Amino acid sequence: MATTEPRWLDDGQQKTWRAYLAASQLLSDHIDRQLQRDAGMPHTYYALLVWLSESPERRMRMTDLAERSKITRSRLSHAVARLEQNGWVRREDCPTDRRGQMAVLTDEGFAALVAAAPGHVEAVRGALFDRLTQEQVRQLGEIMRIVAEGLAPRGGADLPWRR
Amino acid sequence: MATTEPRWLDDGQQKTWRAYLAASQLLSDHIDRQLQRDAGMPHTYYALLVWLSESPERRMRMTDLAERSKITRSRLSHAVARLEQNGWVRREDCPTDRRGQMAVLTDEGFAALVAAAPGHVEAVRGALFDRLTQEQVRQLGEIMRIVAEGLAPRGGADLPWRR
DNA sequence: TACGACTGCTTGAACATTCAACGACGAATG
DNA sequence: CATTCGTCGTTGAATGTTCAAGCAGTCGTA
Repeated sequence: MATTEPRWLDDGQQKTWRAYLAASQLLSDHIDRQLQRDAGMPHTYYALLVWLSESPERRMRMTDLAERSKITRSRLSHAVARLEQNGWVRREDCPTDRRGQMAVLTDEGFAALVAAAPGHVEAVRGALFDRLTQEQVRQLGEIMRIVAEGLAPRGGADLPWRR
Repeated sequence: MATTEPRWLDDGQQKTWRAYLAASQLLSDHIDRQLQRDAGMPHTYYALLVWLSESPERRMRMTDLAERSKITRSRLSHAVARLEQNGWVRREDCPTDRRGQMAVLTDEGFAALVAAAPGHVEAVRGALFDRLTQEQVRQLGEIMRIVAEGLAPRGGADLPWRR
């Protein structure tokens, strides 16, 4: 009987987990507040503009954009609706798939991005990179890549094998 | 004229930042979904129960709880209202400060926590600790402590000096 | 004690996110 | 071609979060 006792976190893991929770909470609040104040949008929305700006013709299929941003299609749909109201993004029908929509970064959107970028970078730097050694930046990158890969829907993350 | 060109992120920093964004987004979604499904509450709320459960007499002043959890008092107020409806937390007047309120973990709340804990730990482990070496766990802890300290309202984080 | 400034906590409205359900189209199968 | 199933993207309702404002109690100071 007895479902086996769960493997609790050891002391080091516990401390790391709590430090992570505190730091990530504080960091995302910090970044969000800065962007909201100086650019009138939360970081999630800013990130969408960045992805679009780097994409050929500054446009991307909704699903691709959602996947890159690691957000749900639903969330993206709402987000783009808002960005559209601000005139920063425009929707266009996809020429090759009649179900599809393209999110297109407008000139106004690009301008908003350009205006917001310096303050944003400064915030990220001040909170993160200015405080870490180069070696720590490397370590953090490595760790986060492992975590992200493990959770990516693609990678066949967990398991024996599904099905 | 010309405000000086912002110090952009170098390539390594850029990659680390994007990996961090992806990983933290995926991780918090993963954890939230697991808890929402199995315990009927988001992680933020779960964390509140944890703090209370570890506190003497399972109670804490609202402001202290907010500070520990790194959330705003407003957010805590709403959260406790919801936890109170679930019967997991109860409010009591603070005996020493008539403005104050204590959040008290009820027996039901404690039971909910006990029930949720194993699944939660398993989720955290599976997504994070099972994938990292001991050394990486140490590194991550160190890095996150630095970030958290830098952003703590206490530390007098930024600046010349206020006032 | 009276005053002003500050702290503790709450409130409601605006905004963002999740979740389940849906309509429309595409692709595979017979 | 007809069926069936999967994908694309959206919607609305429920839920959570932010922000600015507010009331009530406390503290410092004269």
